[in-house]
Amino acid sequence: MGQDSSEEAPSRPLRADARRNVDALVAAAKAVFATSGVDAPVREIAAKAGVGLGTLYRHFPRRSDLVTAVFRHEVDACADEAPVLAAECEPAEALERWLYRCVDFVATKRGLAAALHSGDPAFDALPAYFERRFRPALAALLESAAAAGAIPADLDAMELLQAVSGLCYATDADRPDQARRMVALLVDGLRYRAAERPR
Amino acid sequence: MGQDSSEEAPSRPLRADARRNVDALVAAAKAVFATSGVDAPVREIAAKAGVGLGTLYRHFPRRSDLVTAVFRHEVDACADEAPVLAAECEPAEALERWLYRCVDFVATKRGLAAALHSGDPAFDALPAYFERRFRPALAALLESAAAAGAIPADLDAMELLQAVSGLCYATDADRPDQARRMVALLVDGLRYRAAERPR
DNA sequence: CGATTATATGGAGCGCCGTTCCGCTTATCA
DNA sequence: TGATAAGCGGAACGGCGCTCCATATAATCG
Repeated sequence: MGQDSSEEAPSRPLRADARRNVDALVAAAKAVFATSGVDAPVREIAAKAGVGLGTLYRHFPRRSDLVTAVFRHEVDACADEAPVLAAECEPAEALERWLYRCVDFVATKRGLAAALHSGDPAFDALPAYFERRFRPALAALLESAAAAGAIPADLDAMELLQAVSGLCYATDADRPDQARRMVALLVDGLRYRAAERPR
Repeated sequence: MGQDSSEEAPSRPLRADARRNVDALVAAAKAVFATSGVDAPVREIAAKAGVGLGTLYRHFPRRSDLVTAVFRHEVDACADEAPVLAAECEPAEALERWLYRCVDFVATKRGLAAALHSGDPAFDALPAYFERRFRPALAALLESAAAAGAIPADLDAMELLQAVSGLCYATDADRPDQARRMVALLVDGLRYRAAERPR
């Protein structure tokens, strides 16, 4: 699917060195965010990328733009796995496994969920992108599982998605299985309802 | 249960002016947090209380101590409702209703959950206090419900608590019923398991 | 009621943060 | 190759949490 950078207008091509620096910055940011969290100092990222602060701010006028850039890559990677799982598993199984995949996604990117809900208007575009990629992915999985009678059909995809995100966010970083257990509990809740109120 | 203030050691009584300043600081912090959120500058609180920074830091060595002080009584109020509900409802019903009560609590104090899980070691004292008050409250409810066979017995209270907190946190502020629906789903997950694997 | 002393105070100052600004460098192209 | 626009680095700025200590004052005692 479209991995265009989606923020560079086609106005003019970047100069070669600029292009190189942008890539280095995104790579450095991804690494630093993974190590030190999204609150890591901007200077650290610039240093790791081997560029000056001016360069960083030329390409990412705000700190949050860097976060957004990294976030989009990860979102794409995760969303694209949904159809893969759907093709190789039973519907309910695919649903559960993709949710686990989301757990890993959020867990390793701790603080991203925090940014999403920080109320900071700088991140306003982020939930929209998240929703645009994830909602269809999950909706397809839910539909299949509902058609198979494994879960009820009245569940809103975004609602479940936000729940999973919250579950991961609230979970201890040093107990990675905890979030999975809670998600499993959520899915069992769906199964309970499917059994109680079969179509 | 012990509602000692837990930071005034009984070593010596505070001097009169100090006592007055502590009260002024807590009142100012409560007002400022409500207006500008928990991330409001410390200086703003000190100014509103009419004291110097040194005074503020003497009584609340870390910013989070102020946050803790302000929210402490809210936590107590919520925790103290657990035994009340336990006395007037069926075990599973009491559990579910108290979790809803937690939802309301977290929903109104949005920034607090963020602070709790910010990963910032400065807020380490906060989760400790929440755990001290909430874990026993919830553990009692879980035990009763498990004894009645309504839910399985192998659930960790803190784990469930964190899950609920995360659910509330991830939820849209303008859709207050969403978190309740997700908590209900979680509880149904417990019912499912009790039915599948009765003791 | 002073005098004494432990206690409390206030705010300048420190180091770190995100962000801005601008003189210098360099890729690009006729 | 020289002109020019695009890009670059890092000093500097204001704001933050927090520390430090000279000063002020409530409590205590003769």
